[in-house]
Amino acid sequence: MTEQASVSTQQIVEKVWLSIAERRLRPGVQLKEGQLAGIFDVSRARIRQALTALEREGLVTIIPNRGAFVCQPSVDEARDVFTVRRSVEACVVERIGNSISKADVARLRNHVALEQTASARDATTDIIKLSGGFHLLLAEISGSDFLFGMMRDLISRTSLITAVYRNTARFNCGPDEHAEIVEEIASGSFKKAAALMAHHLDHVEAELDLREVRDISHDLRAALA
Amino acid sequence: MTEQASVSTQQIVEKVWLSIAERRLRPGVQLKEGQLAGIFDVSRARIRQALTALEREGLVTIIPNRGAFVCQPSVDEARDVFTVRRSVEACVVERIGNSISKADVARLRNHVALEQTASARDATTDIIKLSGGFHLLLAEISGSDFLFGMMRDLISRTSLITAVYRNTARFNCGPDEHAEIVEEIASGSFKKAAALMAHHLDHVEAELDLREVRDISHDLRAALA
DNA sequence: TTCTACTTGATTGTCAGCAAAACTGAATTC
DNA sequence: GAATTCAGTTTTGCTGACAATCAAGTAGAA
Repeated sequence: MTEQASVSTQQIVEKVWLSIAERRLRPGVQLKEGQLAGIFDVSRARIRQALTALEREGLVTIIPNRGAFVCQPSVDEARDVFTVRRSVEACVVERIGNSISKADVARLRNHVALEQTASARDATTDIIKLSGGFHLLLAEISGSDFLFGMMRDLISRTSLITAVYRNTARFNCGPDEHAEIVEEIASGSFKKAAALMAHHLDHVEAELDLREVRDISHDLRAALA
Repeated sequence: MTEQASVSTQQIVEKVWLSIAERRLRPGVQLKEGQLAGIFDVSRARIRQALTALEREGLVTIIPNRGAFVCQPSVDEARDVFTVRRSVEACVVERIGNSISKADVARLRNHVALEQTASARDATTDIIKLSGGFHLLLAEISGSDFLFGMMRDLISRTSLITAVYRNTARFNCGPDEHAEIVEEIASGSFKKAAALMAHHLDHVEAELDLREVRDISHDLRAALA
């Protein structure tokens, strides 16, 4: 009972992802295996797994014999991510139109409610998790493992892009637009839901700032604490 | 000199990928780590790396504590892959329109030539590699690492889908349609190139037998119920 | 026979230690 | 003064061994 199981790979991935999304880990910072192993108190092998997972999601670049570094997405790549996201999310909404249950609508409404409370409380960490989670929930409801995995990657990448390029203090993936989308889905207007989704993504992209990347924080331990 | 370097992870990935694409490894087959380690004469750690890479590309499913199995994509997922591919490839062609050099056109023409000779010789292995390689080359020329990685995944998934669902004997991602696309790009007609690409992908998808249910066991179970 | 519990064989998951590669900084040379 | 060489240190990459887990096959009782 006092013996606690060690941290899972997924937990490490989420923790690092959150640190990146909250800008505590800046692009270019090296994520040293030994250091992370010490912080999470696990073996380097598990850290290595987590780092490869983060590489898959586009958050980290692994250079052979050099190490893992937080990615520094270019402006062009940021645009590409949004372009592809618009397509994939449209596909998701379309697939949802084929088969959606009352329970699914309830889950969506519940999720949006969570987002609204988090937004009201200015709980930054929750806001970041939940706003990505909304899009991921849509992908899950679509029933396609492929689209789900796709969205998972795209959301991670978007989180990084937002962390790097947003200039407004507040997060812009607001719960209000999510709520509108859910209501259109609930009423069966999937075409309109898709249009709202496209507009929502446009809105998020439009609020990005395209200035140069700022300096780098080397305080890995403090960022993850 | 007699000392030969061990097989790289990438080589293992490619070898397994090819075996799946050539239908020598059927969906559902378990890829045991020890077995593969013996075949390639490397440690299990490297096999594990290769398997996680194959999982990322959608060719393999890893079930914790169970092992890695060749994926069995559903008809719906196959359709999703093609839908997303059409969007991403359109994005690629558009990005190519921004910056393409004479050297790039030469590379494309050269690649198509290789495809044509392979096709004439009925060199199945080369045909599979090269037909995917054409689309990958386009992504590379687009200059976007993100689109390149995206296409890499989508091509792998398409290879698996083709291996499972194609009914014609010959491979349908023919060099002729590739040649037409290259010529449109060479002449600067990127809109037309994008249209040809869309048509090309429609053509590839149309030659798949996406009606039939390939899950034998599922059919058997349903029949006996 | 049929169901359950157990044993066994095989496979995956994890770890600590070693080898190889890359960075750092000072001394050396032009 | 600038570039280069060369140990010393740090970090990554890899291997083999051990522990945990699962599937299948076996024996025993109802």
